[in-house]
Amino acid sequence: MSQQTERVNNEPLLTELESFFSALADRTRLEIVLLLLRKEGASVQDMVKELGKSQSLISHHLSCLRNCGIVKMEKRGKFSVYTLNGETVKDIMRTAIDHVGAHSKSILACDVIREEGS
Amino acid sequence: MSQQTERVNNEPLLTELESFFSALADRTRLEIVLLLLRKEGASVQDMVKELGKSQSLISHHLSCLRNCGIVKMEKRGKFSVYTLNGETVKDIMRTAIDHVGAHSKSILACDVIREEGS
DNA sequence: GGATTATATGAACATATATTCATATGAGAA
DNA sequence: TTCTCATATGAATATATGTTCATATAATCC
Repeated sequence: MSQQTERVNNEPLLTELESFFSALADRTRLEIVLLLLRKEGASVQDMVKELGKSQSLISHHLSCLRNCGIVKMEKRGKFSVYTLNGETVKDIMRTAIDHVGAHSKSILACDVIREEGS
Repeated sequence: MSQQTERVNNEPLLTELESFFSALADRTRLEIVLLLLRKEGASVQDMVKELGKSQSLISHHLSCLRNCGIVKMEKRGKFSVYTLNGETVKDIMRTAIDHVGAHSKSILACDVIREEGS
């Protein structure tokens, strides 16, 4: 019970953070986010051309990023123009880029991505 | 070719960011990180008791967090004491908590975590 | 020494998820 | 209207990954 009181109720926060970081934990979605970090505003076709992936794939991932509050979308004629959703996302990306720069060796060996050599 | 030159070579950065965010994209690992955000330094047994999960599970996840440069470990007798690895991790966590707080509705509907209602 | 405690890790399995394919919607052009 | 172009999305599949179980290592205590 004392253990229980000391334990913080993080249920909704945990779900939100898991969702948020999951959205950033994919190579294709990261490519999209980095692209939007360079150029403010891009259509689906822009991303298809720049990233060399299928329109279906890009749209699926944009749907994920949009639902997770990482990008926002604005209809312009028949185009959908996507931008990063606010400064916090940019802050996190910049800080994360700094962090991995300072720890690249250990991170590249991380077994979430690939098993260490046999 | 002009397309090629405009395209930034992000290969290692992408792999590192994917690895980093993947490490944070799991509920159990987030529980560990949030715990270490509250109390500086915790042994595996501390986490087992506080989080109510098996020792094996905690150790597996700590291995991941350690490899990805999110936590660091210090042997103290037969205990392994874990702490967050630097201020950048704390910054990212705090900014992410702010962000999801400002977007909780859309994030809770994110289909990375669960399908939207039929 | 043996026993106990603390931690790490390999293997197996069940589930989650990224990608592809097919197709639907919707806007603008002819 | 009909024909493209731009985008979104459901279904299917292959792969990735979280969890459990069993066990190994290593330190401390008796």
